[in-house]
Amino acid sequence: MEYKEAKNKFVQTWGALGSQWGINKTMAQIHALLMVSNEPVSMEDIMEELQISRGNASMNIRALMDWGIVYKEFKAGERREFFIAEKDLDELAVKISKERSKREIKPALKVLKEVSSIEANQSAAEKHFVEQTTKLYDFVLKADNVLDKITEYKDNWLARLVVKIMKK
Amino acid sequence: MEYKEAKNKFVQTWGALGSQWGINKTMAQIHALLMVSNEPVSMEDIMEELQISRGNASMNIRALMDWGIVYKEFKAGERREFFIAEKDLDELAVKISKERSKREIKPALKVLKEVSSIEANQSAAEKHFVEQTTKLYDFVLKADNVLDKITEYKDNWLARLVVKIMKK
DNA sequence: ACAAACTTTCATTTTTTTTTGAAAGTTTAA
DNA sequence: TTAAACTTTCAAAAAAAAATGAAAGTTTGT
Repeated sequence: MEYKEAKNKFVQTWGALGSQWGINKTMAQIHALLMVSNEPVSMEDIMEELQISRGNASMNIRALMDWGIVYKEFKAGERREFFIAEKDLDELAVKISKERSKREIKPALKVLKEVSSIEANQSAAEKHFVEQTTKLYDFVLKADNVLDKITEYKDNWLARLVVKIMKK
Repeated sequence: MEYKEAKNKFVQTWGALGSQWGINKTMAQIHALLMVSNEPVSMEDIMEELQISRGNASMNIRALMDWGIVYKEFKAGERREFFIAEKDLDELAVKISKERSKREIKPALKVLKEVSSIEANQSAAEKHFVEQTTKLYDFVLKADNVLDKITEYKDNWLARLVVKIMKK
């Protein structure tokens, strides 16, 4: 396999993975492309390389910047904008998990808290509902906190985590 | 808020969450419904409660069983099949992460290994490509292993330590 | 102030995913 | 073995999501 083929395969694979994780295909592909580029890439180049329209490129680059994992870069003497990806993988993981927590987990927790707080009457069904949703709330809250902890100690997080707990 | 409203809200929310995580809406809703039911639910009831067709119900229940998080249950004297959800949340988390690892992470790792193994020529671009994809391979591999460890040893000391910090 | 060089927006079109429902398949009881 | 009671399958329809592209908007150099 030579470079061009490998690059293409990587971009395709990363794109497919993205769509399984709630990020759209093009967005993930643009990210992949930027990840493996050693220098800033223009919008024109992105369109060309992924064979997508200007509007599509523009909107997805914007979305990537909203996530904080792609940045604009200006080149001296160039009018156009260039883009680069966050390449530090720990940093990338931190940003993605923070963003997903904010967008998805936190709102879900809010609903879980609400629905688990109803006054259950005597029926087994209602009691069970309250019990299950309460458990779920606790579980999701804990999972979200662990994620926080992990990303907080991004370098060597597991070891530090263990050390920290030992001290308790 | 009373029971029926709360139940409906929970099912809707869980469904929306599912689609953000690569599981389709109906599948997640069926799972939600079973999670909060204190007794086995028939396909008829699922169709009725979620207002979906027989085919849709059948296919998504099947998918949930393939994931190992929903089971068939037979009631004495009843011809129909009933369904129950895995309600132990730790068990649920283990099954989901194992399944996603198998379906998504492992195949991605294979591709990463492939593309990072090309012979890079002297160009900076090719060198950078190999370097980035190699880092990515290592990172994803590590993350996958950590997930494995956590789910595999959830009953032993390491997990207990982790659980401890979760409770914090 | 103007126009060239870009980027963004969004109504429309295209593609992808999900759902439907009727026909085919299966199981059980008599 | 038959038929009733159920479940599964899958081609077609519907719905949802993503992509297009032309017009509108913005920035910069002269």
